[in-house]
Amino acid sequence: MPLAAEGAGKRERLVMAARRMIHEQGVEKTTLADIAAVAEVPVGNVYYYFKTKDALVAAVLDAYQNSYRGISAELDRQPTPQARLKALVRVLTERRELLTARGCPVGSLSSELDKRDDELRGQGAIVLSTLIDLAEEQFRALGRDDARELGVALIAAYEGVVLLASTLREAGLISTEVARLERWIDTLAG
Amino acid sequence: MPLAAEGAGKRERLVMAARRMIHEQGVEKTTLADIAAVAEVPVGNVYYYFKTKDALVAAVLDAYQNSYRGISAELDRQPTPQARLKALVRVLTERRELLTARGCPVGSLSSELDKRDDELRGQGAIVLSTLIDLAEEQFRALGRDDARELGVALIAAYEGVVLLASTLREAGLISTEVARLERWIDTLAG
Amino acid sequence: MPLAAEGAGKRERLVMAARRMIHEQGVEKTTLADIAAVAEVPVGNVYYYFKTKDALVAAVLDAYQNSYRGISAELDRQPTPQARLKALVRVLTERRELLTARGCPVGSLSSELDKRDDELRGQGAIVLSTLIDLAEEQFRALGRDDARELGVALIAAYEGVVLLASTLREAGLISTEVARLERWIDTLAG
Amino acid sequence: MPLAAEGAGKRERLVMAARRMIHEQGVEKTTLADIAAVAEVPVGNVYYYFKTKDALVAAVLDAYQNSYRGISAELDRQPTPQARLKALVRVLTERRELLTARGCPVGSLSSELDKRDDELRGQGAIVLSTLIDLAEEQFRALGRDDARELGVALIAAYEGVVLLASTLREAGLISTEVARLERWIDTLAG
DNA sequence: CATGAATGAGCTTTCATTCAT
DNA sequence: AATGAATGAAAGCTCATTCAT
Repeated sequence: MPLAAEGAGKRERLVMAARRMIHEQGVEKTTLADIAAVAEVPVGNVYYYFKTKDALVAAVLDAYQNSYRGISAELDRQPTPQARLKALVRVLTERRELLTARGCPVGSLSSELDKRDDELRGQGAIVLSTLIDLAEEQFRALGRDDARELGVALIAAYEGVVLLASTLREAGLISTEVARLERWIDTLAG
Repeated sequence: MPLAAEGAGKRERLVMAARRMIHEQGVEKTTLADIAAVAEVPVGNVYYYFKTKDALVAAVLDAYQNSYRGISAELDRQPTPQARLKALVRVLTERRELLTARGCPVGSLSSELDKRDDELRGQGAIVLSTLIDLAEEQFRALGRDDARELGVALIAAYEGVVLLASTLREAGLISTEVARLERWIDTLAG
Repeated sequence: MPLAAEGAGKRERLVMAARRMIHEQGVEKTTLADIAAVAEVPVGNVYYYFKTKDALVAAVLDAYQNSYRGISAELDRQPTPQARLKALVRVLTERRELLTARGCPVGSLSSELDKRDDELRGQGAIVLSTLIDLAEEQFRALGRDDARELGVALIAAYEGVVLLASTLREAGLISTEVARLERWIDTLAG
Repeated sequence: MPLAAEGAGKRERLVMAARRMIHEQGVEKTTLADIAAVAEVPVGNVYYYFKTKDALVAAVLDAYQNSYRGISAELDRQPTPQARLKALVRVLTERRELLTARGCPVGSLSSELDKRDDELRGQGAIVLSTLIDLAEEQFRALGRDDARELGVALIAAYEGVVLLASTLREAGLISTEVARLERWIDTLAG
């Protein structure tokens, strides 16, 4: 019986469960009981791993950041900056059904946290910055002086269209916008 | 003491208060007591005007739609489609401090409602659709076959950059993106 | 415009509406708003006719008593005491569907009022006593010394079987018991 | 300090408290705060044991059914069906003061539940049926073909006279009716 | 007499957090 | 480390009653 491993497993399970439930229901509507149930961890035990609900939310943000670092590694296998940008944008299309159903996990979470007045306020930044940086790098590699601006524009287009698709319940909006973005990327000097 | 006006005034005050508090705190974190306090109406009295909290939220959505209809009228005073699009985009810059502080009122509200499973789910659509239609019309007036696609792209860019600006707390993101969008509009055939 | 008549009409309508709603939902679950709506009287206006909700309930009890006095008059058209008792019992079978659906209006109201600690406590007595007296008279006319006891027994059997029929949702219980009671009445000396 | 016993004890205490308060005040007038106070349990804690107030009411019904099963066992110690019927009827006289004060706990509860439109509607049946069955068995043991009818009649007489006694505040009605029923039982073939 | 509006006390229910073991 | 149970503050909502006109 790997004790420590079991503990780590529980912690991980809790973060995954929180990630899923918060994506589906939002932070406020998701109770610790919900999360504990999904993670199959007794409610009282959650507090051994996380001092407060907020700490668990913070852990979810960390988890997202790690995910995006993983994406970064994948992108590096692409030969050109354009290919990397298009690959970045294309991961969208793959998940478009989920995104249309419940919005962007990071975007909607950030949006919710932006309304708060506590330490969590604006903590979505640690994740979204990573994404923007990722795009910015590629634009810079393309020799653009406005790389940061374009990085912001790309991620903004992503977050914006997912919000629209989710609200209008039209997954097609995502496909169309992704195609548009890919064409735009192709027009960039390289 | 205007009789009817007082009643109508209260209803209006409640909607305005709800609008403000929901923008600042989100639907879930905003209590009826919060709203009632801001509107200077006794809590119990809220229910004379709105059967449930949800009904009040729905009224807020209606209020936004009416606001946007007002914008539509303003835009009509612009001479060309391009001018109208740029005017649309420019209202953003004016409010950028507020948007950076608390996000787009409609966007964040829609984002929150998208997580729900009740009648309010997706009700942000009635407002966002109005906005998209507004943009689409102008693109169509410019003779674009992809008017709808461009309308979606424009509003998505707007919602997206406000989300980023709000999360990163950088009002500058909005100014930069708006400038970029204006330049883009200028490049369109007219 | 018969002013007084209109007023009387409203009062009557309120009592009828209260009677119906209280039979259907019980005193506690029936709101003044419910009653006012059925009676088509503005809520605020109810208080012109009845000082409190309890006063309206008291008026309902009075109405029931008057109804039962009406029944008394009808019974007098029967030739013999037995015929009168059987007629009394037979009015049950006629309304058995309603009774099975919502219980005896007087019985269930009395039952509810018996739980109270205010002036309404036990006020069902004014109605139920009338009923018992009605039966008792007939038994006395039959020369029974135990007329009161039999009167109580008859009304108890009535109230009891309606309660059972209503709870078990078996209208048949009423028919069967009524037949049994009629046979019993026939066996009495006369 | 018995661990499991303490939890079970609380649940039981809550049911007993609910039983008592509901008998005294009715379901609608009895608040969870009332029940919690009597059971000496914090209000919030009630929801650890019962998901809703209705669930607690359902538990009270179950408790009554178990009580009546206990009575059934006691009756079995009587030698003849008549003796069992009379024993059944006699438990009434013993509690007549309480019954006169607040009505039959099961009867008045059933009466109140019959007015509802939810899952609790008619749930008094599970208890009253048990009682009827108990009587029916004895009548059948006496060789009566109309055992069911007589069982219903006996329980109806019981419920009815308790209602009358409670409303008229005459405990004597119960004694008299019980005596009458005992005499009637004696006349039955056996 | 009539009435829409107002009021506030009170109810059920939820939930993050804590605690005893 | 683990956990069922406990806690209490706060939420949304209802409603008899009152009031201004």
